[in-house]
Amino acid sequence: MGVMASPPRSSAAPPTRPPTARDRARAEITAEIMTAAREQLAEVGPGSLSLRAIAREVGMVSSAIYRYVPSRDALLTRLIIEAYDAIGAAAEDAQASVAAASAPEQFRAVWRAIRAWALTNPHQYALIYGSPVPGYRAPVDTVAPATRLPQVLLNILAAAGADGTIAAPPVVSEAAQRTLDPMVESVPDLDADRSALVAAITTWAALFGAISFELFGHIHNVVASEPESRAAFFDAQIDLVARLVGL
Amino acid sequence: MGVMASPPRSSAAPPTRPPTARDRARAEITAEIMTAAREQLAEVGPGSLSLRAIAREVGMVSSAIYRYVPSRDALLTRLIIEAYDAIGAAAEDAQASVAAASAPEQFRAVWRAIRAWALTNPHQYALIYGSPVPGYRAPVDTVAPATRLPQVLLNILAAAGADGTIAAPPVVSEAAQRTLDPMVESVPDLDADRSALVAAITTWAALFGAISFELFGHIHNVVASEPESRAAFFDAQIDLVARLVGL
DNA sequence: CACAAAAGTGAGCACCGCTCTTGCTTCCTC
DNA sequence: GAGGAAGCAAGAGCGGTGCTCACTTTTGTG
Repeated sequence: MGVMASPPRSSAAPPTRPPTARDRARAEITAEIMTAAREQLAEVGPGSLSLRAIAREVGMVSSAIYRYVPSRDALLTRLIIEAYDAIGAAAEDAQASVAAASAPEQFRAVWRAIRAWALTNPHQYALIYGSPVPGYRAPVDTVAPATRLPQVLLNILAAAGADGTIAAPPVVSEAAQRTLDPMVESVPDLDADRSALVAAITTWAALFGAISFELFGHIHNVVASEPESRAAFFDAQIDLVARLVGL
Repeated sequence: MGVMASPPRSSAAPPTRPPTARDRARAEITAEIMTAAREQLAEVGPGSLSLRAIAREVGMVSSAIYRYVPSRDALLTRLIIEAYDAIGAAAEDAQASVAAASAPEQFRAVWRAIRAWALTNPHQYALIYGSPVPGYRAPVDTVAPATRLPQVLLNILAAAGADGTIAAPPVVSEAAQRTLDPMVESVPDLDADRSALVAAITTWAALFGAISFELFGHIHNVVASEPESRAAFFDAQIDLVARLVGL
């Protein structure tokens, strides 16, 4: 506890110490817990996720789970990070698979992939884009994974802006442009003009609104419920919203 | 239990029987319960809403609450209906207060009012536009109140379409237009063309996406967090999205 | 006034998150 | 290699939840 009491090697930096058998067991059990947690999340949703049920599933007594997970909220945080990473990866993959296509086509492909991911992982989607769980406050660890998806969209728009694909860049008020100060400061190489950024964020929120409406039942009895209808409707929404950024 | 066993007056239809003292007491206590529920919802959010806590607040033993509310889910349904009505009324009031203004100005006023309501009632907002609560399925009673808000928007757009205010009506694919069959059938006097309807629904989802993003923290560190900045940013989003419907 | 319906009570069930004590095993360090 | 520290599993337990049930009390009415 005293100042300079601890030798350097015992401090926070782990000098590639070989993993012991216990370490491997711990990693394995932790993975088992996370798998069970993912399964339960997929079945019952975030609100009903139960540490006790997870413990039962991995054959543990309920209190033992706390050796691996500090709390239910911490588990949820892990799942949130996983979900952000998964949806971000889905967007990145979609973009990579059409990297040669035009910007509007990339935009469409990426948003279709995002919607597809949301439809196949509704509870994970709700976890990150639904209402925050009761007393939950997003820790810092989630911001980096949460950035992956919007980054893909920004990349597409930036490329389109650079090669002149964007026809009519939108115009927004000076006041609205100034509101992006925190973003422009935190993202180093952000040379897009701010009107385009406001429009980009608007499309981002708009299409997540569309996905949320579909997933949360707000277009029930409004849009035909067959999968093809829903897909066609979302395609139309993509095209409409794409105009906001001039695509 | 036998067929024709019960005399007509005892059947389901209440023939304007004057309310007894007990009826009034029941209505009063029910109102007390709903008030306590609203307060608790505003404080802790839908997920943590507790019947026992509500019972404590109104000075009841926990089991007595079930004489007035059949279950927690039923209470939530009531609160959902109230929330739909409240946000719908906010939209209607805003529209009524600017009924003489132009369609774009009405559009702005209504959406500003919706956002304002959401900011002052975040938990009620999350209740209806966030992720649905765990095992919850929206009963039929909620659809009518849920219609009030979109109806306001449709009215504005229909009026703008009728008097020629809408400059460039958007075009969407035939396939997307056909997806609106259920809506056109269920809403009797809906003479808007379907492209405009698709665009209208898109703006609807888009701006709720914007509000949800703000409320659920997705533009944290992106848009400056001062209330005036957020308002200016939302105004810009309104204007951008309004173009989708040609306003 | 008597009686039935409604309202209120308290115990109890099964579940939850989480804590703490108690043994046991594994690992690290002399 | 021995000893001690650290990690791990187990079980009991606390206070909370939704909800049910048998029971008593209140209350309106024929």
